[in-house]
Amino acid sequence: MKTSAGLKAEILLALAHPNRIRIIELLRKDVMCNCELAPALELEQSNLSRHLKILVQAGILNSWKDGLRVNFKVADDRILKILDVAAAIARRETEKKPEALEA
Amino acid sequence: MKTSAGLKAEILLALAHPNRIRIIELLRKDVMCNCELAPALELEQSNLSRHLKILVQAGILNSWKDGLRVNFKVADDRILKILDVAAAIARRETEKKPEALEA
DNA sequence: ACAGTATATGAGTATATACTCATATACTCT
DNA sequence: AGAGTATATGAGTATATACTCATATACTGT
Repeated sequence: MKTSAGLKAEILLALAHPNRIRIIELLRKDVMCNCELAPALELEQSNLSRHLKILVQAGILNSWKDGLRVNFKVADDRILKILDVAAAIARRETEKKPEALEA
Repeated sequence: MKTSAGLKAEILLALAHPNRIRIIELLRKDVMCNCELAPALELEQSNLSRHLKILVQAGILNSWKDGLRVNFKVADDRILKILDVAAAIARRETEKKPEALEA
């Protein structure tokens, strides 16, 4: 059995990686395959493949075969909302910590 | 400089742990301190302290001293929305994979 | 100042993750 | 069947994370 917190953590952990977030942002509008994503993101094919697997297993992306290719799309628009909220919070944080504040 | 995806990932990574999610769920209604959270969650004080630090640094919780105690509250209600969406997606996923499906 | 309580942190360990290179698998077209 | 293309995976490595125990720090009340 898995706790409710554990299930939520699995989804969020799958989301919580810069490259996976970049993948999702690219898929915001278009359906794409590994072979199109790899050059766009400048990621190694095998590395990208593993990231995509993690996202699909978490239910964040849907995938289907089309001949040789495997296409991906965002499974649920609310995923994009999560990223927007994360961006808003990150923005507030960077305001609060003005990094190089002189003494 | 940090990428936009990197900043979002930091927030989500801070959220993406079962115990940290349990902390946030407990703080959904009440302001609490480490000393109240520890027994409620059955976490070691030092371990809890580190989780709380991660959440505060990410801007997910606010904290303030009150004598000996340090109190915590959720910094932004949209954090709770993120958890709700994660729960919804997790629910859909567990439906799709009926675990012990007979052959 | 002292005993007591709340929180933070150093050090060590076990485990998980991302990444790369090489190779295997799956499919297409001639 | 054979060459070519897209994706997946095994193995190795480097790094990050969560956790525990012990100890340090910060504050309270007598």
